[in-house]
Amino acid sequence: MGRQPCCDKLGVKKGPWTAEEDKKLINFILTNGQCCWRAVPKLAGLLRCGKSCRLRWTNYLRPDLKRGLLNDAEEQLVIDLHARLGNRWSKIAARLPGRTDNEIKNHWNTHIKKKLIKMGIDPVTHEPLHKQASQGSSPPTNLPQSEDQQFELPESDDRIGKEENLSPQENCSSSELSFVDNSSNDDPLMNCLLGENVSSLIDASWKFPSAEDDYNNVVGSTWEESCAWLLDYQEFGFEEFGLGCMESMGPMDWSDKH
DNA sequence: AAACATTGCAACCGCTCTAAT
DNA sequence: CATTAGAGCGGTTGCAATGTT
Repeated sequence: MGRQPCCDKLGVKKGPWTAEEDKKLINFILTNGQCCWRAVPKLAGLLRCGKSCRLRWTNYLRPDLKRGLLNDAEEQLVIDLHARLGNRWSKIAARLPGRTDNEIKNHWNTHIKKKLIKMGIDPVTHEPLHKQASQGSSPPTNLPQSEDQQFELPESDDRIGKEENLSPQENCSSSELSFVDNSSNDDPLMNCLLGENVSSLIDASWKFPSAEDDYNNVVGSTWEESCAWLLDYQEFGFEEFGLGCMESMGPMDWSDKH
């Protein structure tokens, strides 16, 4: 078909974002909301590709982002979700409030992967490495026992989209909740992890809120916790971003945060 | 202290998906 | 139904920070 590039490559800036660019983007999004990303750079006065703007916003500037390393409960959740969903980082991220797919993906590749290998577990298949070696070349495709089978949902890929329409309880009723109860018996990874007395963490992380609730109730228990990002801006220089306009966003008294 | 190796993360690239026409 | 364009996703890369020799 020959698609147009997402942006005119000429004159488009690449590489790390400057504070000034961040400020422009934040101001624009907070004033106008997220609209057509292609138009954002032009309207916001940025020499960036719209795609780059979207990425910067969703991965770094979004107000609801949590910052810092994943805690144990979050990490545990990522491991189990990965065992069930594979490298569907956005789906995994959807279960972790304030975390981005990119962040989780990075954390997986840099921390969790190594940890699992160290524990003798294949991070791809979540099977014991020695078992795989003895079995010869069991391809990664046998992974999550084909997650379709695991979820036992009728339509293979439609599920992915529909999944989010379910309340977390509904969504994980057959697989995730049972995981807490008994499935760990069969899962070498979970056996290994549970052996390290992480059940309390699991309990915390697997109490999914209802669809009406925000996931903030699970990991970031308070609104303020989930908005720890704001504190980061304080370090960065709150005024730098001209965030006064955010006072109009919600019930929070932004000036108090300053 | 310098050189080199490793790590971790932000950002980019290219592809797929989806909605609009 | 075919085509197009925009958005989103996952894999990969580049590079600064950190550790090691």
